[in-house]
Amino acid sequence: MRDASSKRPATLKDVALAAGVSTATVSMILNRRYQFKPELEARVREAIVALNYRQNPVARSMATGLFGSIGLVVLDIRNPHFTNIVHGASIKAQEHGYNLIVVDLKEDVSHARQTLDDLARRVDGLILSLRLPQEARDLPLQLGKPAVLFGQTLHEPAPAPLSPSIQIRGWEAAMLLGRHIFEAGRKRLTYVGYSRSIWNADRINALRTLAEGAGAEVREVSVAAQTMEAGEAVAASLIYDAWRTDAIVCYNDMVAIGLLHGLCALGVRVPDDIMIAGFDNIPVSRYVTPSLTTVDMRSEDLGGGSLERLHRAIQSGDHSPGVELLEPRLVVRASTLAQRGGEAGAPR
Amino acid sequence: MRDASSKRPATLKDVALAAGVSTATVSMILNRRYQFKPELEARVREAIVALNYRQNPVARSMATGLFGSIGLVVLDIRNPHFTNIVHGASIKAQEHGYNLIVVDLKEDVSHARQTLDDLARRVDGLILSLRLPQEARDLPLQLGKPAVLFGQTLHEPAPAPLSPSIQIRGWEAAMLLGRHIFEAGRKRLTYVGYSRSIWNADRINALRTLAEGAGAEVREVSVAAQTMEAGEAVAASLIYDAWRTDAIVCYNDMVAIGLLHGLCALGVRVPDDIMIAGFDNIPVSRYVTPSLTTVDMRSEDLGGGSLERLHRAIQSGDHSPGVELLEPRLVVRASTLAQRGGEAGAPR
DNA sequence: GTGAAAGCGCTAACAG
DNA sequence: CTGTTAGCGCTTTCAC
Repeated sequence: MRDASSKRPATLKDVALAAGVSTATVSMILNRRYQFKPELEARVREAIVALNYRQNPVARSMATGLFGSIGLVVLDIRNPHFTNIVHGASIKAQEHGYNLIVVDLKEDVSHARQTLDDLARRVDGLILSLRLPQEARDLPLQLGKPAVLFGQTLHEPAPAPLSPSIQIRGWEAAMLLGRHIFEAGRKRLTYVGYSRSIWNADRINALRTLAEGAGAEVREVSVAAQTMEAGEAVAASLIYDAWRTDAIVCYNDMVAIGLLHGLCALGVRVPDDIMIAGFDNIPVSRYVTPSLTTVDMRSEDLGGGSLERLHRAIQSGDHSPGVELLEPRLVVRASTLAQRGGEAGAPR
Repeated sequence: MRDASSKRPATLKDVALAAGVSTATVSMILNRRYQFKPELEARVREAIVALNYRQNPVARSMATGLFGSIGLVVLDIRNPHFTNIVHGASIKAQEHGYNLIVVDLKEDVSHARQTLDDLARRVDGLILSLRLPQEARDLPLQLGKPAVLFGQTLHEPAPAPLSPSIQIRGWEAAMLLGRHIFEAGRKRLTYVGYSRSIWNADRINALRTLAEGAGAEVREVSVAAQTMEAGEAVAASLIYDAWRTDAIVCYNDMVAIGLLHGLCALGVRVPDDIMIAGFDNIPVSRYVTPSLTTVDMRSEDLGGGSLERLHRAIQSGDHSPGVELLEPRLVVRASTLAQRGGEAGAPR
């Protein structure tokens, strides 16, 4: 089957042999430790090329304890928010010469511990979502690996994470959205939340706080998944009831887009009858019709920032669990742009 | 800096020492080679727990040459098509106990070779896009690693890839779409292609072939990137000219969604004035307004199938470069339904 | 400057 | 069944 003699990748020893030097010399030349006799170095490099030698990264890691790669664990790669985080991190990883290893949990946190356990021993550091269970979040520390967490800040004083983190103020994000909607004169806001998220309470509290000042009301509805399907599925129930909502804020843009589609199919005019908004500012949110108002949760910066922070931790050993804050940005689009005092309420 | 005594992870030797046996015994117990004296095994397992020992995967790989993980290289993780491929592969990877390592090239193929070189030596096999340059595609073979390629079939007889592949008939996909559109009576079809893709020619040829039979015309336009932005940007130029197109097929759903948005903003009625369709059937294509007709390119099956095929290659050593074909599926939605609204065709 | 040799942590013959 | 031992490929003191 396989021609062993020609297929077996050349090793350091092969190179050393071919060049008539010791393996140590070759290794040092490769790692540029000293200045070598030009003649010698040339001979070695020649052998390297001739044998098509490349370093075996596993053996190297084994000897040095370093890997040149960092691990990024996301909850669901299909969520564009996470996809953008990956992208942001990937760019910075390339800049700093790391190999980014992405692992997708597929929203199933039950195997997180084992996954992390294994991953942690193949990388120089980890980037994790704050939404992971505590035990998973702390695992890298136990293994002595630096980690950086990313995600939303809880407004309520929460136990500070043990690792450095890049956070974005979830409360502020909800405030931006709520303020915008109540200023537009809407009085009956529905929040479509995702019950499994720890940030739900924060959001709803922010909206309620604002509603009080605006003489408006807020109700909460839950979807079982943060998907477009789930958003669409809940559409009918939001308008065929007596509550007569005139504005809806969704857990994220995916839910909002699904809901938007569902409402339009039911003949609801957005934003005139009902305003809709989401969170994350995923790329497609601009391209649905009407385009979706949202809060930019800085996905790419979250990923890029995490990588940068981790890089510093690895380089300088600075593992202080400081929090770096990113500001959410309101992105107003057509789905919440209606005439003030326009007739509110669902048709039919 | 680091407290070595408490931080250093326990090794096999530590466990063996604590249990009063040899490292070989512990290793074999861990890998379930034989049946051991229950008493002995219990003692060893106790020590493992007591010391919180876990295997070092790097050392293990070093000794065995196995990694328990497979590498998946995608061109652009932000493209939902690829995201779904990752997802499909990730599910199967979990099923078979592999660790999926995802690497995003960010559409920059120039560093592909180096990336692959490194990745190939850390995994048991690779899954690669057919769109990678030849030299990158063949690299795993040179390193003696099994690989599986995924992507579209070229209609023109092309050099068969050296590795097994899961392909989907691009020509057929275009035929499905073209037939549907010409049967609806459209005569002036614009194909918005992505020039950097090797599949462009195939698509346009398929459409032209059909057009002949239908007494219709086809023109080709190119966008520089396969993004929604690019699709939107080209909108005006497609209608403010004398060609009076009445149907547009885009390189993929992202371009189509951007274009759709752009056209709607310009007051074009879709599908009545112009029909629009894309390729891929990305999740959001169902949720734009009007929902988008597309061809399902079986992203998830592409990823899942590749993983399965690779698994077989690893297990049974069957590296025969066979081609496994997937059938594209036409998904008709509102954007090409001139007569009546609603959705025909089976999404997923 | 350069080479010899001792590991890194684990597995896999081979003995016993 | 269980222990001894020789590596896997590379890095890194430590002498020469």
